[in-house]
Amino acid sequence: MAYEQLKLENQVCFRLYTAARLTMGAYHPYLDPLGLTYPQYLVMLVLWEQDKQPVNDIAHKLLLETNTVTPLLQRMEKAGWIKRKKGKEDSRQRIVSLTEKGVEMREQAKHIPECLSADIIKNAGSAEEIMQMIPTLDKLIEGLKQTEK
Amino acid sequence: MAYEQLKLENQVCFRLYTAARLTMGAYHPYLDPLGLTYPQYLVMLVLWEQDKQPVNDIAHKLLLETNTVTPLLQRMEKAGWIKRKKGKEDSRQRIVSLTEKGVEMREQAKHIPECLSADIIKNAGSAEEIMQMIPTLDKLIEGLKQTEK
DNA sequence: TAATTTTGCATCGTGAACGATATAAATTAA
DNA sequence: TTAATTTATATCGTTCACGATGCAAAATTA
Repeated sequence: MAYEQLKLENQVCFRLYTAARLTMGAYHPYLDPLGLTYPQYLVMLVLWEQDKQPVNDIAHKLLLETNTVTPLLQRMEKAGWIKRKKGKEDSRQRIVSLTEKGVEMREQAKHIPECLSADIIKNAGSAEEIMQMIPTLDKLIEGLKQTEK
Repeated sequence: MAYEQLKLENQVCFRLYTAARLTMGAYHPYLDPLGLTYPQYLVMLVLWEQDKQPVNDIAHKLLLETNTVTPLLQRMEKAGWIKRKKGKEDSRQRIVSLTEKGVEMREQAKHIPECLSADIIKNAGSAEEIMQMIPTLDKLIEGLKQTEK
């Protein structure tokens, strides 16, 4: 194999890495007014879908380690959007729940998915092309997720 | 619009974010023995393709800010893979060049692209599907890159 | 030429990510 | 029941990623 393959442009991973960074950047105009970061927004999505979950469930849904999620939740608690209470059945668990403020934020964040979709489609050309990536990304994620374990 | 759209699963961005993280993780078995992180490996690729470049050129090729790249380069210099010297024509510039050690590493890293490609294809099912994402990712990156400016 | 603006890079602060390690509670095995 | 193991979460250290700011050199303008 020649050194050709080493060329940056040939790499899929660099594109994923870059696309992910830039896409997260595209959330800024919508998340900054709410004071949320993108990972924090993901946590809010998880909690808006189902309130009162242990740290582990949140981490699992986001495919993140608890040592990433714990400090994230600590900052979010400090911001007043969530609370963390010891589990009753299993006292090792910390049950994360939305505060009043966290529940209300849902209304303000309601429009974000359409905004983002519009921005991405505008930038990438067509919605179909973007949609076509989803099953491939899912397979990739599923495969790599297993590999980690 | 219903709250449905807020659901995590509907989001492309989450998949990009996750796929990028996991793909970077897939580099670990190959980069750890060399002592490189993935962003550092990207810098090496840039320098292996063309030695002696100012910080700005490297940052530009990686679509990163200089305030990300500068500390990255400082750590790489400390590790002994690169040197940073003041530019002769423009003394504001810092010309980054490979050390002997950095040049030699190229040989050890030679096989990484094929290994990664194999891993990704194994995980995602088919190479074609992965390849099909590239032009879409490129359009997305190009579009979002403009938006930032 | 002197003053202003721009450019290239560095520094600082904050928030992820994550490997390694710690700790207490729960579970299982002896 | 006691001991060993597993589980849920937290803490620590390192490395990105990036907004904000600083600074000196270069380019531009007056």
